Amino acid sequence: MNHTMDDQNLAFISQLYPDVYTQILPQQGAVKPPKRRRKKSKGAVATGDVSNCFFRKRKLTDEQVNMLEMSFGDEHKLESERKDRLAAELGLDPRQVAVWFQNRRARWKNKRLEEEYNKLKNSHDNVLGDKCRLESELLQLKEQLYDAEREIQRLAERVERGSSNSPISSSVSVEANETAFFGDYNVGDDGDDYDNLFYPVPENTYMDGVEWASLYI
DNA sequence: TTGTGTTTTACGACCTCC
DNA sequence: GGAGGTCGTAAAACACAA
Repeated sequence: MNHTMDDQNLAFISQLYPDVYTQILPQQGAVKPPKRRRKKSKGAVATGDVSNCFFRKRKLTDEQVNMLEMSFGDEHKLESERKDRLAAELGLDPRQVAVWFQNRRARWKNKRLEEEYNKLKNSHDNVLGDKCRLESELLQLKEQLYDAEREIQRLAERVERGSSNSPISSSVSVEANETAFFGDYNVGDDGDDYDNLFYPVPENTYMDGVEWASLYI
């Protein structure tokens, strides 16, 4: 077999053109080699093993990367015609161009996912902020409601005290004793009991609740 | 200098489409 | 069935703090 000889020649070539021959790969159209297991060749470079050194990975040059980036910017997919053209222009193996595009697509996808994640996180944070604000608003409103109820209760008690000295309002005092809150009055379905809820007000005299209450505070 | 984390290059396995 | 895609990962290259 002249395999070793070929390897040595290829290694020599790869050393002569390090920017071009980063790795010896099967050329397109050549007989497809059997699937290789992953090479565990960490020591190849360090040991200076000539038969392995041309397998070492080389970074693409800036120019190559720029060209590939431009091409990727135009179109993320790589048809075989474009792949061959790029490979020829850049002095790379078509397989390298294909691999570069695969990796570039993966990076692009990761970046896109990261951006989407950040967007979702921001909107989640905003919703949390809104929730927090609404909860504190609710708390304030509950406090206001509580104060209002206390105030109403206090007024009711004052009314009650006032009415106990007033003979004309005995019916109201009875109702007030049954409930602590105006809104809780039980009135008959026909509304007849409303007659007993209010102090007598002169005919044709308009008076709202506040005015009415102020008379007795 | 060296240990360690990140990025880049390359590959195998598997999947889809024509 | 082959070409080309994704996904997961190995390993080289690189960056950088200690």
